[in-house]
Amino acid sequence: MRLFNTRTRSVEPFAPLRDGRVRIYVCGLTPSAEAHIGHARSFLFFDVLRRYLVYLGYRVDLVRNVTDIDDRSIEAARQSGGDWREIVGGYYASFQRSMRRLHVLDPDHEPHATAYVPQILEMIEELVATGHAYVVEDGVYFRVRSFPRYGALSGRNLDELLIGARIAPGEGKDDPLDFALWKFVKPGEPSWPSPWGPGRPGWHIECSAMARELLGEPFDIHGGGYDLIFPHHENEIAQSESLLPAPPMANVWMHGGLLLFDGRKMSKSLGNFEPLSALLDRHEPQAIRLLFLQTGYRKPMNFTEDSIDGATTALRRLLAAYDAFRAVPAGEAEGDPQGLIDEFAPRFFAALDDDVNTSGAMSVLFELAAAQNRVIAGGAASAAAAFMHQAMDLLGISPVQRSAPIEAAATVSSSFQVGGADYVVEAPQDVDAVLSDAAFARLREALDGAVELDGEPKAQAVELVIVARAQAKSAKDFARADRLRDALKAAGIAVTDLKNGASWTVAG
RNA sequence: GGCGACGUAGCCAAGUGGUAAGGCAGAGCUCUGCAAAAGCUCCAUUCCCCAGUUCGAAUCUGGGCGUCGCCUCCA
Repeated sequence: MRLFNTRTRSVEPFAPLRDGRVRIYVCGLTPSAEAHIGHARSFLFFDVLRRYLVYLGYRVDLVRNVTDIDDRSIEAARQSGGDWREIVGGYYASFQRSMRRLHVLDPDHEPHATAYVPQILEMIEELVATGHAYVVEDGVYFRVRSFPRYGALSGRNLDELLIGARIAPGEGKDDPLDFALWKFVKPGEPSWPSPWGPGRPGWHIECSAMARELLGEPFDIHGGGYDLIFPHHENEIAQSESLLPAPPMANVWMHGGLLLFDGRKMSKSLGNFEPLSALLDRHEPQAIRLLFLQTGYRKPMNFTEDSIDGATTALRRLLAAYDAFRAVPAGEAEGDPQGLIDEFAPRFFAALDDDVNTSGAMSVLFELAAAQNRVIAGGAASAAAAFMHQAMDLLGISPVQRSAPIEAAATVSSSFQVGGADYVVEAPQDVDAVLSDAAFARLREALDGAVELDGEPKAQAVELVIVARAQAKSAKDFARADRLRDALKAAGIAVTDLKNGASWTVAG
């Protein structure tokens, strides 16, 4: 596998530093506001990277931190009169839920900065002891000039930086480029005790301290958004490598391209974004996931809500093809299954090998979907289904649509998907009851609860209607069949007839 | 001003020396009780412009134009 390394500005072969273990640190969220879709893109990429590394047989340790104390959350608490912990906790919970809806797997460690104050202080003490940091009236600062390689990651030199740098009022640092490791407490602010006085950590030191604590140094991959290259990652390197006999602190530095909204970067200062959670309420999360997968992770990407519609269509087609493969009974046709699969699978994995080219990988899946008739005729349906399942799993697209053999299995198969979960359907007990008006009313009620994304769908009720409708159809009672379909539609369930049955989805 | 990226069909987008993936939209067709869905076919002689290197360039070099990002909190 090859990865683009910001440190060397080139794509290079990737190998773990030791033991087949890949240790990754991704700079996570500062939950002082609702997460936006740009955060989603970044974390989603590292999720795919991690899934692929696991597929390659590595043992992956992914750390994604939470900056739970910073100026903005303090300010938000001050304005609302609430507690900063509650504010941060609320935004974080919302973010975590959004990540799960997008099928971003939980990190192995999700350290909060405030839980690592001892480690942070220890590191600052080392930096003070070695002359890389100094104490002044408002805090402890890192002396940038003490680290000769400063600027290497972002390709800047100190004199250029100096032009734009300023010392803000109240900052007692020696050099405009120096940055805070520890900020002494101001009235009304949360604080922790330290050898130099109560205060709180500066932004950059937490990542250095937590990476060192949880992963050890050097570790394999350090990631984050493109906008973190400077100054955040530059500062991390300065802090960590000042204490390290042999740099680098991280072997590979990876940065995800930023997401633009209306051609502009989304940022907290511009405030030009909508909460991710709201967007996920309006669109199928997996479609958003697919949309990101169709663009290279390093490219800036202009996000428009309209583009999700196209991705939703594409996703449906992909899952329909998977369904078609699965619907073919095993051993039905003669052919060369392996030959057919070899047309696709190697190209899929080759794309991922090439700096996680998810766009190229996706295109292979679409080609396979388009070739479904040929693949099925060639007897490769089950092999194709297995490959697609594996491939979609790697990309975090859930193929949980599945066939549910029920009473009239010979003529009816139904598949469904709700909130990415898998459901089992029992044999229908009394189809005639479903056909009565009273039963409809009960069904409607049951289904009203079913359309909640993370709610427990009354899948059995839906399946009963599907069966009843199939029976009405085979009896040529189309009026009744339409009535059943309309009932489901009114309950937010869209039914689509297939060759030998029907599929249904929760309509958006 | 300094540094960096990008510019491929109506839209999105892969491709970094060998003759333009894929998705959406659009057109025609097949299937179909109806709805849909799905499938098939078509859709860039050409990759912002100009010059150059090469047997050969979207890909390399030089120049130009345009867009965006970083240089301040940011994924």
